[in-house]
Amino acid sequence: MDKKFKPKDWEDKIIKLWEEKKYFQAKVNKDKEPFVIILPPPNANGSLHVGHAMYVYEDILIRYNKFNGREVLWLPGEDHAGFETWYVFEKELKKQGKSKLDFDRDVLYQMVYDFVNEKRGIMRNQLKRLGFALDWSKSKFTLDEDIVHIVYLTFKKLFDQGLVYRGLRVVNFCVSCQTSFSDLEVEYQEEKSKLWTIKYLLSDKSGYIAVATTRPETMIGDTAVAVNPDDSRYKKLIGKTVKLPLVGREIPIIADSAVDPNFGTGAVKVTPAHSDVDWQIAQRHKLPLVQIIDFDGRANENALSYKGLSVSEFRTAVVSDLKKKGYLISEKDYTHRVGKCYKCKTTIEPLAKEQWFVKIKPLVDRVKPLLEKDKVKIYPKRFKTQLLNWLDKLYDWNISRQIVWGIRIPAYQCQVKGNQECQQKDGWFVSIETPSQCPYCSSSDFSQDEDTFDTWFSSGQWPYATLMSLASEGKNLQSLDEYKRLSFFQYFYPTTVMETGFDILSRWVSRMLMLGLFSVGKTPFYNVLLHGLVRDQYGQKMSKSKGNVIDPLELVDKYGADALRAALIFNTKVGSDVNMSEDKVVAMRNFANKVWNIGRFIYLGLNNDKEADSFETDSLDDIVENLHKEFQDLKKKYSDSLKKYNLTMAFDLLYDFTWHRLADYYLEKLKDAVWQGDEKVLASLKTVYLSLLQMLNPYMPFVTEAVCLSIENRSLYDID
RNA sequence: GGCCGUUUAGCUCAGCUGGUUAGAGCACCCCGCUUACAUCGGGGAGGUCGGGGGUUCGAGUCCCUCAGCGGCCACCA
Repeated sequence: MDKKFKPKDWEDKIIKLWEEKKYFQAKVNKDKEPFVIILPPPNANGSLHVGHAMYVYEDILIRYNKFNGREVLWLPGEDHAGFETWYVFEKELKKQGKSKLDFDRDVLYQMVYDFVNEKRGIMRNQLKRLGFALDWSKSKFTLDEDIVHIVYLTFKKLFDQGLVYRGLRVVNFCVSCQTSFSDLEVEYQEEKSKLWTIKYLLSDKSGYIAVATTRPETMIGDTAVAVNPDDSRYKKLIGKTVKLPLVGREIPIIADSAVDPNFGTGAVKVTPAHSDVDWQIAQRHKLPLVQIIDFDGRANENALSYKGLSVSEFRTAVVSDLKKKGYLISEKDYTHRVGKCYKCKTTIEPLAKEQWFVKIKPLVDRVKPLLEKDKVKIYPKRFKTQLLNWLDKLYDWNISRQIVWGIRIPAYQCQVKGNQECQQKDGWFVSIETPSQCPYCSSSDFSQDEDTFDTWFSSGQWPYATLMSLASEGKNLQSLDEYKRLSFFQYFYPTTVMETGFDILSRWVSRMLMLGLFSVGKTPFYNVLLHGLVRDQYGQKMSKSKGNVIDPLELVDKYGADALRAALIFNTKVGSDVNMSEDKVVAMRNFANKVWNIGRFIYLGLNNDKEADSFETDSLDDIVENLHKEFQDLKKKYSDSLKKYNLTMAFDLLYDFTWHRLADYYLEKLKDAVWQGDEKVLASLKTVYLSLLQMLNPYMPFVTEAVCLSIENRSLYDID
C-alpha cells in the first residue's frame, strides 16, 4: 500500500468494478424492501456544474440503504429541458451568425437533438466520475419515445376529464424569446417608474374621472374605467361613459370589487388585452378586448398613429400627447415590481393568447391532504408550510410553449366550421397516435398545434413515466392503468425519497405530486428532501461575471471525488445553502488520506511477521473493550442521524470518531500491540475498521473501497 | 404588505428533543520529519453564542420584543 491515497490510481478501476459487479442494478426482489430515488434529471444542455454535485445527498442515501439490505434503485436520466435548452442553443446559433429563421422546424429539432445528445454523453461520464451509484442500465431521457407516449396518455386523460382546456387568456409573454410562460417562471424585479394620473372626460361633459396608471400606453386599448362599488366618490358615475383621451372611443364606467379604493385615485383604467387583472374584470362585465401591442412587442394597427413603436417609445409618445392635450394631471415617481423573463430579463408583456391550461384546483385538492397528514414528509419541515402556501395560490397552469424544442402537443384542430360537435371544443381534439380524421366530424382537414409542452409538464411526470416505461420494457400500452398493473411498477412506485433543490419546490415538486396523484392515484414519493444552493467560500452566489465559479470536475481531478463530495457535506446543514471552498476540499482530501492510512497501519500490522512479545494484556483488553463500546455508540448515533436525513451530523460524527478517537487515541494506545502483531487486537481493529468503512463509504466511496480492496481483496459490498 | 430563514472563535459554519469547563474546518502561535499518515503528530491562543426582556433549578438551545443580513410569496393599477 502506498503512503498516500492516490485517487487517480483507483477511481476508474473502482467505477468499473461497481459496473461489472452490478451492485446497483435493481431488480424486483420480493424478499427485500425497495429503496428508490429518481435522479432529478439534469438539463442536457451543458456540463455538470457544482450544483449537480449535490446529487451526493442521494448517493449517500442509496449506498447507506444498500448496506442496510434494501433493494436500492437510483434511476438516472436527462431532461431535454425545453426552453432552457432552446435558450442555450439559440445563443450558440447566434455565435455562429445564424438564426432559427434560417431552418425549418424539423431541421432545427434535429440540430438541437444532436446538440443535446452530445451533452448527455458528457454528463453521464461526469456523473460516473463523481462516484454516483446510479443504475445506468435503466437510464431514461425525457424525449424517449416510450416516455413521450406516457406524457401523451397523461395529457389525454387530463383532456378527457376536462382538466386541461384550451383558453384565450392573458398570458406572460416574452417578446424577445417569443414564447409564453407559466406564472411560476416570471421573475419580478423592482423598477423605478412613474405613476401617471390621467383625466378621462365624461361623455355628458359633466366633468372627468381621474385614473392612475403605471402603463399609460395601454390606455389606447382601454374598454372601461372601473371603480369600487362601495366608493361613495364615484357611485353616481357608475353606468356613465367617458371619452377615451387621444382615441375618442366611448367606454363605460363600471363597478368591480377588485378595485382598491385606497390606491391612486380609486379609479382604474381597464385594458383587458394587456393585464390579467383587467382581463378578469372584463370577463365579469363582458367587456370587449382591444389588443394594441403585438407579440413582437410593438404597437399594432389598433394603436392608431403609434403603430410600429416599441413599448417604451409608445409610452413616451402617449405621455407626451396626453401632456400636450391637457389630459395629464400628474406624474409621480413610483417604484413597483415588474415581471421579467427569468432567462433573458426582458419585461414580460401580458398578452391575450390561446393556450392549453391545466386546471389546478382539482389537482391541488388531492395533494394538500397528503402534506397536511404527513403522508408525504418534507425535510426540512419549514418547506411544508411554504409548499402549502403556494398550492393555495396557484392559478391554472399554462403548458403551451412557442418553441420547437420539446414534446409537441398532441392536440389537433379540425378546420371544418359549422359542425356542432366540432364547435363545442372549437374543433380541438387530442390524439395519442397521429390521427387520420377528426373524431367529431370525420373530416381529414385538421392540423396539429405548433406548440410544445412546458418542460415541467413532462418532468412533472418523471417518477411514474420512467418507472412505467421500464416496467413495460419500452412497449407502448393503451392506458396508464395498464402500466400501473405491471409488477415492476408496483414494486418500485411510489419512490422513497425525492431529493432536490428547494428552488424548484413549486415548479417541480408540486407538479410531480399533482400529476402523480392524478395519473397513478398514488403519491410519487413518500419523502421530499431539499438542499440549498452551492455558494463560494464567502457565501456569494457563483457567477461567471464574478469569476467565482467552481468546476466540480476540476476539483475531482485535483483532489479526488471523495474530497469534493465530503466538502459538500462537512459542517453544513441540510436544506441551507452550502459554502464551497478549495480549502474545504483540501481538508477532506486530507481526511480521505487519514482513512487510508489507518487501513495501511492495520494492514502493515497484519502482515508483520515479527514475534509477539509478552504484554500487559489486561490493560489492552480494557482499551479494546472501550473501543468497541464507543464504536457501537457511534453506530447508533450514525443511523439515528441518517434516519432523520441529517446527513451532515452522521458524517461529522464519523469524521470525529475516525480521526480524533480511532486514529489519535486508540491507535496510539494500541500501537505497540499492532507492531507486535497481537492477533486479538488486530482482529478487533479490523472488525471495527471495516465496519467503519461501510459507514464512510456513502460519503467517500473511493478511498473506502480502495482500502478494503487492498486489505481484504474484495469490495465493501461483498462484506456482510 | 405577508411568510420563512439567518445573526455562535479572525474567516466559513455545526450544535438533534434545554443539562457537566460551547465545537469543527481553515487561518494563527510554539514544539516535533518518532517504523500508518508532515495531506502528519503534540501543545496553545482566540467566543459576555446580534441587543433587550421573560420561562426554568438550569438556555446558544423555549417564549416575547427590537435590529442587521438573506430568501420566497402578493393582481394595489
